Amino acid sequence: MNAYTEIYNSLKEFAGEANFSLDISESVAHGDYATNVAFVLSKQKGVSPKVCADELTQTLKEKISNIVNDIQVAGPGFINFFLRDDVLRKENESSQLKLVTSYSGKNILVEHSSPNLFKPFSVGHLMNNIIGEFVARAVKVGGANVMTMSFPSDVSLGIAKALMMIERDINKQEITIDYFNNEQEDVVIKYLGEAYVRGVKACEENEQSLEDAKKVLDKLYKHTNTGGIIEDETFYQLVGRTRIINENYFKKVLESIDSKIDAFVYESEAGNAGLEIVKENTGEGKVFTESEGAIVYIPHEDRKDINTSVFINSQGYPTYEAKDIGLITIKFSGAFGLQNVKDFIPEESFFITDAEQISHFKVVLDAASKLGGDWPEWVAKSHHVPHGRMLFKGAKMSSRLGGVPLALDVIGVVEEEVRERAGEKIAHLGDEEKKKLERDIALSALRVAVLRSKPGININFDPETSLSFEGDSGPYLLYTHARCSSLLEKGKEKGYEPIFGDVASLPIEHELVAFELVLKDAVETLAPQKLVTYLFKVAQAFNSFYGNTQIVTDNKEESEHSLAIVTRVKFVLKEGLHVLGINAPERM
RNA sequence: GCUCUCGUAGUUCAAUGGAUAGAAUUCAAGUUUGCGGUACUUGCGAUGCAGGUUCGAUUCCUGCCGAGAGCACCA
Repeated sequence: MNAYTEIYNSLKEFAGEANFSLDISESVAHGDYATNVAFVLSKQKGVSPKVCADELTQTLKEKISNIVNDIQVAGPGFINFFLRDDVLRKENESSQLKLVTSYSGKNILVEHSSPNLFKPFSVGHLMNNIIGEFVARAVKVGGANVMTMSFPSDVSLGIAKALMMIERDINKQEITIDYFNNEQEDVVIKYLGEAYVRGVKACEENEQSLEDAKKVLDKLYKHTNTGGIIEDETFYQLVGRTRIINENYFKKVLESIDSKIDAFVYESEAGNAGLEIVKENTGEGKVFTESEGAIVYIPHEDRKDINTSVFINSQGYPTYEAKDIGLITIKFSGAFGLQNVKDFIPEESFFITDAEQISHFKVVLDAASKLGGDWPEWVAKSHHVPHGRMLFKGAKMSSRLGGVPLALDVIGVVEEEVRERAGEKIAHLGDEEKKKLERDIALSALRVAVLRSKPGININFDPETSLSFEGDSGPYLLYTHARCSSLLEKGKEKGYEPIFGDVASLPIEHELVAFELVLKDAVETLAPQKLVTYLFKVAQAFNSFYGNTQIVTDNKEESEHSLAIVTRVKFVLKEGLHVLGINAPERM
């Protein structure tokens, strides 16, 4: 049992059912932990918080003298706990993370980074990936059995427009279907992306193209709805082949930003499932209603925050709403058929999307909760995590990135920035190592820029200012981590071991002891900004310590104590950054 | 119009109803004959407005002002 739990339990004996808190103190003067229990109890007892706190402190001092050095009453009635140095050190010696959280032992599904096939990976996806990767890693470090899932869009008017252009090319004999089997992947990807743009443009320019695209969409729906009955052999092959190419490309992009998706569920699959469920539940006294040829859901009039929405359109196709109904069934019935993860039944399901979809999911979940059977339970287990947008400022970004910026282009701009600043220092590295390092640093800058704020708000992004590499930034944390590595290296050369000595504790040690608690809180509330703020505090406290203390000297005992601190700092940074999706290199 | 977010230093962001509202950046002044200066130290500077709830409000409630997003066959 750690010191926090021991203190908490002994407070609970006094507080009983009352709701109190035991927090990490904000400053050294306030000790390591602080509680407001006296405020809570003073009401029941009818005495002032201060008197109540004094009484409590007397009893507590005897009871937990084995872990606290001092207990002080401060301000209007706060009780501050100061840990004993030996307790502090014992906790800072740990180099293993064993968090017990509300996720521990549970199967948890995290859906994020859902691509639109044919459309390249944009900054919108990058934003989604940064939040999603955090959620996935957070619940994992919280002890969950995690699976990540992506929900690619494979049936939409946009995709039909692209397929229409490809069909035209085939008819004009400019390419053949074999092109997709034989040509190099990056060439094909380029072609597919251009087909999408050409298709959209063609439909803007003339009505006939739009009509054609709708016919292709019809064909696409028939194809997917019937499970691929071959009506048009070429079209069937085209759809299948382009899907695989786009999916592989998507996986490659994810890999290049240190992210991984375990399973795919296609929108077409979910559409089929949703269509059936919605139809079964349409009619008098049922959940869905026919209206103007479409099938809609009309929320209860108490729900002023959501509106009537179409689930099946008048052509009989499922809309995004019905597809999400279908997706919920697929998720909870463990029907990831082909992905060899059949027995994975999630106990919680998180899905990450842009904040503009908040009301959409409110409607879907409200409708789903009315479906009876397992549905209310599934809805209770479904958690929408909305995120804001990445907005761009600054000349460099806007000149390089017209229109909708691509994720890899944004990363490229940041990598350029890295080269400009670190050019000479990393000149001695091999090409491959240099590339990897530039990518790590660029990603750390981007991920921290996003994750230092609450999810859900827009991020203002300017690589020249807001994405400074100094101060509160990803590279600053990486740099501090690399500095730790280099110090440990130096200690090793001298033959020193990292061992805490018997000297008065330093501020950095009090900062470090909070790691597990902060991480647990950040994980349970899915609040990356709490972790980021803490990592900055640790890095600053450490750099300050480094600034006025020589770590490795001829004094063995002192050096070994300092090295023990360095070891813990490195561990905290490495593990903390990992949860944020950031790889911390040993050198930079 | 209805609904939902959000208004904190010049700027970008923090703060389970708690103590003197924290950082970074900008600006000003400093630190190294020492291990990585992408560092460290000091200073200037903020809760949109008006009420309410209570021991205590940036946080909760009401109104106003301001910004963004969503509102029927797109995803």
